[in-house]
Amino acid sequence: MANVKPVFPPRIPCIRCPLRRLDTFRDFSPPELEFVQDFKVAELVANPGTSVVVEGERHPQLYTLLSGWGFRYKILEDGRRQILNYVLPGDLIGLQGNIMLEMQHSVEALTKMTLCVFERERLMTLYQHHPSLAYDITWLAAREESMLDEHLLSIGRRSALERAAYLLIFLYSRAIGTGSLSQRQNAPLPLTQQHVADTLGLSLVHTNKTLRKVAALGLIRWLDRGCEILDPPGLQNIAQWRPPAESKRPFI
Amino acid sequence: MANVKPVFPPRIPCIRCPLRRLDTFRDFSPPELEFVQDFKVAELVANPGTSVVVEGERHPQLYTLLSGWGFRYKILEDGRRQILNYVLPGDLIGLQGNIMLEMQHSVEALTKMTLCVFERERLMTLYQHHPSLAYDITWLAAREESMLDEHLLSIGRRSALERAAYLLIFLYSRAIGTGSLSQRQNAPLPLTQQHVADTLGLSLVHTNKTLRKVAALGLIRWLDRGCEILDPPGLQNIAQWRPPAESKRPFI
DNA sequence: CGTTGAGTTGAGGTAAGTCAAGACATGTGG
DNA sequence: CCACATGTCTTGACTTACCTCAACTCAACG
Repeated sequence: MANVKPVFPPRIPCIRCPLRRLDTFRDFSPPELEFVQDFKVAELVANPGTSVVVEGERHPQLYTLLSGWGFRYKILEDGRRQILNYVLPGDLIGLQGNIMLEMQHSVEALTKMTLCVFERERLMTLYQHHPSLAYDITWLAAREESMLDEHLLSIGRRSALERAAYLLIFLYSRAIGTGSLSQRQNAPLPLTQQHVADTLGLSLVHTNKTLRKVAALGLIRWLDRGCEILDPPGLQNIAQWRPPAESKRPFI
Repeated sequence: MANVKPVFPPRIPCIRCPLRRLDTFRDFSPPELEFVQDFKVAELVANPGTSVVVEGERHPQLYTLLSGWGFRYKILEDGRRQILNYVLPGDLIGLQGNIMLEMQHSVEALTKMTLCVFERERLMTLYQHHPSLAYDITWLAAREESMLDEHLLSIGRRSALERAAYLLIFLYSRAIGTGSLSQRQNAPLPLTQQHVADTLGLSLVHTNKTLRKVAALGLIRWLDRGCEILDPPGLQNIAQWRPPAESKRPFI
């Protein structure tokens, strides 16, 4: 983990947390904010391609992604890889490590990521003194479960074209919600076709052919290491999927 | 829901809850037990084939499965069905309904099920006064997530034979842990091949041919509406999967 | 100016889907 | 009791979606 650099003390105080400025996220009450500020022990920067969490290892820490993109994945003994979900700002990383002894999946940075670091030991204190934050953690876990349900439906029952459309519109709508694309107009999703293949459960070659079909329909444009979304409603129609109507969501 | 019958008042007091007798589950402290007893407002019996929870509907209640088997699933507009996971005793049902406005999946009874019914409104009270139970709910959500991760890996990257082996040994080990098979020696998993197909993301015909291969290897025997597990280690080897080493787990 | 990683394309193979028909058990109404 | 319908499992024949192998382009980088 040569490219994972912890930063002490945290540079961004929670009161000036960039996520708090987005409509997507709910506000903390003053005591909650105070607690979270104290709960946060450091910041971490991970460069693209580096692992923040490794399957089979113990993890004494919990993270919230502040900025950047990452993904969770598992691999079989012979190397086959399945990407389980993507991690975007506001997402909690490593909760499973508190429940199981060892992490059951890995997390890798797709772009440069900034993370808030929390100590696992103090999680119980959070549950004891801030029930609303405890409920938020459950909320986040249930939301992750809901996304995984949708992915399962997708891999299990959608065709390659539908799967690709679903993944792209799914990522696009999450990116919009977390301000992860807004820098410039039509900024691309930061993926390679290998990532798409490993998410959809397809081979790289067939993924390429499928993405070219989606592009031929005028719905996307594939760039060097990314995907520009041209027609969100078109993708929704092919995928038979609408983004969930989320009101303000919590984060820690 | 003609076959879903609520029972008031609950017939089984929590202190004599059959799940508490199993090694798999942790004990409640006396105050926890008292709270849960009060939290439980009714019991529900659902016959095979009936729905306890329906995608798209609002759900003011939360359930814990006391006995029997069920499954969670989603369907696409054109009817394609994906089974997401199975529900076994001790599992919480309907948590997502508390987070999202509407349920994002349905739950159907595979065998006759008995459920404990809790009121959603009082969930906040639980979080406020019983942090340990709140943590348990998070624990259950994270465990569900972990199972879904494994299913995704399976559907995305395992071959049909490996997938079938994985599903069967997965269900078998869960069933053993919850005492859902122990009545008689080698009791079968209560599934049809259609359920297996909809879980694995395969067609019914191909599922049948795959299951016959697994049976030809001497690992299972397929009965009328169920699957008898003959060689758990053999299934584990094909699936490249070991059941997680769980110590005592919580339930509500 | 080779090397590397990402994307592209074609040819041929195989796993899985679809269609169709039949066996068998169970249940039901006449 | 029979006649008939229904659900589950089974099998064969054919089609197709996806996979593997292999080669090539192109840009970025030292």
